Amino acid sequence: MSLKHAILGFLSFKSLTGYDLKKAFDQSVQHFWPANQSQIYRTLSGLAADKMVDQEIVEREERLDMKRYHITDEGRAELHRWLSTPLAEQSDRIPQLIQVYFGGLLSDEEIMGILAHEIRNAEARLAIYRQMLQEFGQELDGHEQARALFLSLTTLEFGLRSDQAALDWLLSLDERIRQQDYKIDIKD
Amino acid sequence: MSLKHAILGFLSFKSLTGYDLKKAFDQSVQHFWPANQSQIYRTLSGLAADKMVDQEIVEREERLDMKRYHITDEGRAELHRWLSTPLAEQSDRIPQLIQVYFGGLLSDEEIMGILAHEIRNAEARLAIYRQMLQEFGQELDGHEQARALFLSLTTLEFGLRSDQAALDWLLSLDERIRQQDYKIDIKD
DNA sequence: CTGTCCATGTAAGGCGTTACATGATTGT
DNA sequence: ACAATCATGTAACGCCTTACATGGACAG
Repeated sequence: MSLKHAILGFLSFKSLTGYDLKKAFDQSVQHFWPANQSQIYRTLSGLAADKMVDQEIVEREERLDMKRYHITDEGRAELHRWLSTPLAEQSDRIPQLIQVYFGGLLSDEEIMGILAHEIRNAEARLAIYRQMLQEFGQELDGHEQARALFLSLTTLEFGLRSDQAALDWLLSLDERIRQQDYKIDIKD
Repeated sequence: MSLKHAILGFLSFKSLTGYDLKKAFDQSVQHFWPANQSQIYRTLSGLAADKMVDQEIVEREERLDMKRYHITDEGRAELHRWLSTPLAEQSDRIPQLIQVYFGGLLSDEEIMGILAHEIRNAEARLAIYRQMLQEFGQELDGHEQARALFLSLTTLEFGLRSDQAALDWLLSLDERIRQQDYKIDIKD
């Protein structure tokens, strides 16, 4: 379970509230690890029960109490252990490929409608990755934590490359359907 | 929920038992939609309750009864509806990217250990896809259902392309860490 | 005689989503 | 006046995984 570890990761930089964590996720790893609010709060309770984090209750006159979470030594140790341990292979479920797999049941127009939708989505994601890299990539030069920042940013490169690969496939598939040219490309 | 629809997809070709379905998954869509046994049986019960499939009880002297499932007209209609409807975007969770994102907390050796593991996995998957395409790709020529077969096989191309993109990224990342060359490539 | 294949399920638990609930402060 | 932001949670439901349970047939 990586949500736990992603939370520990953020808390290793800085102590945060559940609300802050939600923002941190949305602004950074959301494209490969979306986290919703209720899940974050539940996981934080679990981490506190496991002594991976400490809860600091911040009282604020007038407003409701706030809980700030701090990573413990045990939490840091667990984070490091997890980060440095190779993960078991997990295949993601890609429902779009089920649609293509059984595409024999659809007309050309229907399949191409599906493909057009996926093409638009892939292009939109590519635009977002490009924009984010443009935005944050400049901070790299002469940054005192260049290595750490680089490693965070390179996850966007992964997004770029894999969505580009998906887009290439979609376009090539669309073209072959259009041409009724049912051949497989194996490029080594 | 696509498991339901993948099951309907297989049943649209041929009536099968739960056991047969498990084998069908393992031999075809397993790389982008793994399904385990208990899940298949439960989903089949649900589909039967929804009148998407009919249960035929096959009695066999000596051996236990067998249940063979047949898709209904309603099931076919639902399958067609789902196959032809664009899906909402869903971002997959990629725990490996969390490891890289927080890689600043690891040593070069530790990160490269993780990368080496992922490189081996990607290469193994590529080999499997190549072998499957070699094996089944030849059936395409002059096949009476060339279009349907092509659409099924092209999902392997997707696997090939996306794992190749992942592998390229892993190798490039490994090289940049080795060189301590923390720069981002944007290739448009 | 041991293991693998055929064949069907139940139980329990984890992870994730959506909806619901509350309430003050800040910006338009 | 109304919406968005700050801030924290609960409840219910769905999907998936793992482990458990049963039992005959067949191959080495």
